[in-house]
Amino acid sequence: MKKEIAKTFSPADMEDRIYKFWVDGGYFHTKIDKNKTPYTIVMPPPNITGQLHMGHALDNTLQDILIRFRRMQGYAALWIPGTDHASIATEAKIVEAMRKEGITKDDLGRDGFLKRAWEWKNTYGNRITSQLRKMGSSCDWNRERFTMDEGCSKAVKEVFVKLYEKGLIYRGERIISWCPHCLTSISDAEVEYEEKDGSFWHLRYPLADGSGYIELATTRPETMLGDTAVAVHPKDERYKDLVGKNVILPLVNKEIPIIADEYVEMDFGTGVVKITPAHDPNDFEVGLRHNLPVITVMTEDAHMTEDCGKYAGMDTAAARKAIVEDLKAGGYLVKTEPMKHNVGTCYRCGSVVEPRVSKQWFVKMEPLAKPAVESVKTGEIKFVPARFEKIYSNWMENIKDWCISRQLWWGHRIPAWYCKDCGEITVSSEEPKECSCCHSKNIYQDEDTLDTWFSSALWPFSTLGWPENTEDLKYFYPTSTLVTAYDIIFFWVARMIFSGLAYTGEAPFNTVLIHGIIRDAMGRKMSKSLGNGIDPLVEIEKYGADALRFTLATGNSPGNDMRYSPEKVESSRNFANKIWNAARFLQMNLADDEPAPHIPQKLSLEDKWVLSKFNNLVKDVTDNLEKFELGLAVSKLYDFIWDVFCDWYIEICKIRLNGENEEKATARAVLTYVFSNTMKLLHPFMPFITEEIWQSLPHIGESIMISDWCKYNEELNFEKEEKDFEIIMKAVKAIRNRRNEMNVPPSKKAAVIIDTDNEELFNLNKNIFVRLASASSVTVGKPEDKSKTVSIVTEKATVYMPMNELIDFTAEIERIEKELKKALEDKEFFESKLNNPGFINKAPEKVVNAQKEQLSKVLSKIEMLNSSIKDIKSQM
RNA sequence: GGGAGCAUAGCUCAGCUGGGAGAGCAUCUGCCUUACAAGCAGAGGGUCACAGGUUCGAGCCCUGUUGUUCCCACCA
Repeated sequence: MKKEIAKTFSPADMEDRIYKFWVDGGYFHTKIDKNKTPYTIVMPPPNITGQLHMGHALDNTLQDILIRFRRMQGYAALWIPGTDHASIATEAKIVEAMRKEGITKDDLGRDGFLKRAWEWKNTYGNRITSQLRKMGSSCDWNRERFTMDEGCSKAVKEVFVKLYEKGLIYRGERIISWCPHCLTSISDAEVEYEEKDGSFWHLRYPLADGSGYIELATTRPETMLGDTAVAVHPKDERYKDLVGKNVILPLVNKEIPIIADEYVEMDFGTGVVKITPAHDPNDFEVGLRHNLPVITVMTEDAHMTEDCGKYAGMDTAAARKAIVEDLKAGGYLVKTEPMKHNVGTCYRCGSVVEPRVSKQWFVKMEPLAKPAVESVKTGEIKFVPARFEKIYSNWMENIKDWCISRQLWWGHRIPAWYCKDCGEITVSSEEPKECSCCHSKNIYQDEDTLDTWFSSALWPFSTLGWPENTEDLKYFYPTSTLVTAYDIIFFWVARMIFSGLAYTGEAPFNTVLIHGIIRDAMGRKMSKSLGNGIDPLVEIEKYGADALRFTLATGNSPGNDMRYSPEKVESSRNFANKIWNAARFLQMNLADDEPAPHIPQKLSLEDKWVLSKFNNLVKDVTDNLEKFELGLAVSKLYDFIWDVFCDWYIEICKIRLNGENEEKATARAVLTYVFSNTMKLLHPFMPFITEEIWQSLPHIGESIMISDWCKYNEELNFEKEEKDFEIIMKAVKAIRNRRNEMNVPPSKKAAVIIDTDNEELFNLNKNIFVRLASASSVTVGKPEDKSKTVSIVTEKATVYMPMNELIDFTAEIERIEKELKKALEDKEFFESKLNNPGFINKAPEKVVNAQKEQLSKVLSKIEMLNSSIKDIKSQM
């Protein structure tokens, strides 16, 4: 076992090796085991366009922590990895790459383009999964999936056909959001609103009968070419008489009607709205109610159509400018006001979205949304933190039909065929030979593909083999925990929930763990355009995957954003180094034939103390992990390892490690037991270093990752010893403190005389003062001569240190009086509390007793302080 | 317009069911004490945004105010 290991921790030397060891051992592969309870996580599939960013790093760290924890706890813990074809994002990237080569989609044709897209997938799809391995992700690579693989495609078709047959998928001409850059429809969820500075143009439209004009205001004058009405509120007295009359549409010179519709706000603008059904969702609705014609005046790439006369071919900005000028010239422009308004943009490319009327496929949401709302309301699905349930429900309750068709080639092609003869639609999961209606062979498939989220919505069950009722599906479904960021709740989580309920009859998971996003050190969102993104792989190279994971898991509570700064990773790296060196210390001190971790018979006070502390740690960390309080769990581990184990326990063990054989063996055994088991508790967070160390210590089993999780052990609950040891600790700290205040260097040892009621305790632990408090000798009892000594008062003891030349009696008295003052204030505090009948009667007994104990400690301290002052004064 | 989060040490943030305020980093002092200077021992530093309320007791619960960030809606 003994081998030379480096003085400082160097993660790069071991991480790949250890990961390979895990993979070769098959530890990530989870089989169905009827004797175990399944615990399943499906990984939110990263896009094949991307590379690992901090968001992925966080998301996957959290998942890996949960999976490793549950695996060690004895669950059949399955983590399914995979990637997403990301139809719109990938297609945009490929088109962009092609553009640089001077090729367009049409040059290649659909088949040629798809061939190229698959090549892309093969090149870049593996990049991100190899990056996930660098993070230490313990997912079951044997089950890796892709949203466009055979199984997922089958699931997609199955769902589409089923929903179509139920009437929940329909095709219709509706106004949808259109991205003029990506040249496709997008769903409501994919539109992001940005507040932009704009103008509010007040226009006058002349009445057709020549009796005057009506004034209205618009933010988009260029759409006026498509106006088919002007609307006022039915109750608006100002315009009551005008309803039913016609106005002449300026520049176009066409008569359009004045209609009354409640959609109009009387108080806004002039109370008159121009109606452009083809290019505004609200106007479209008004148009439907009033049977208005729909005139499209803009092309798919946001230029004016050929029917637009002199404006034909202009882009929207140019058309706006020209039209405003012409309106002005014609005397139709009354005034222009500056105005801020929200503009919809494409979440992928940022282009301004154009509402547009076109024929698309939709999912009818109302019947699907209902059970999805219910499942969260009844607690079948829980969000952590719970506040996201409200956000989710709110969205789900107000959901509109989902536009699922995309005018893209990369994606799941819509399984619908049109008949050229009878016009009927045939929807089928297999390619049909003929029209289902007239049996004509003259049919062709819909050109469009499905929204990429349509296939992601099926991910929790399509990855387990659905629609087949596979053994995996029966065993691992519904999954347990879904881990994702809050910005993806609508896109993905919500859609998985209604999909799971609708197709499998069960909620796809029981808990949704929501985390925040990672910001830079200044609190800004990491983004490509700002160039402030931090590459996790660079950080891993610098500090190690464990340090990165630790950073991401620390100092953060669920649902909240977190700032990423170099200082944090450095501190995590330092922690890893600390652990590394503790391990080195053990290695140097353990016997060559050190037995496997066990609890020895004859335990010393500090052994019982550390075991008791460790035992509580087991309980706390387990509880925290079960409640998804990962940040709390990890900080408790940090404190235990650094403070309890390294700074106190190891230091004290050094006494016995230099001593006789029997006590040496005990110290070694406890060191081994506690440290090895602590590595287990830390393993989910820092898998690499804990594996390396666990292997280097005496151990049973192949790998820490498949070892058993620690359990709370009632026999290790040494409450009294914990308290006793803390009395010693307090005395040590008080001496150190005093020495520091007096600028006594550690090299200058001093005799220590301890006056205490608890002589036995201090007698048994004299050595600790030699080791940790620079004591040259330790005497328990009353000092014979108190002159020229410093007295240090703790709750249970007064410590005297002869410090001849260093003592300034006046300063000593001042210091002690200051302490006394504080103690008297404390006495006051506890007494007033305990004299309060309300407190005595209503507070829990436990709390009252604790206060009583505190008071008695303070009282004895006051007594000792007073006697110290008396002693000093007697010497002056 | 509706909703949510956040406001705690100089900075970044924890604080579990209410029981005398915590960590990391930074600052200051002293230490190369043979696991670790990526370290050790100490110190200083807080009206827990503000104002009310509930309670024996409030950083935590309730109401309101202010500041800040975000989400949803989309009055052209």
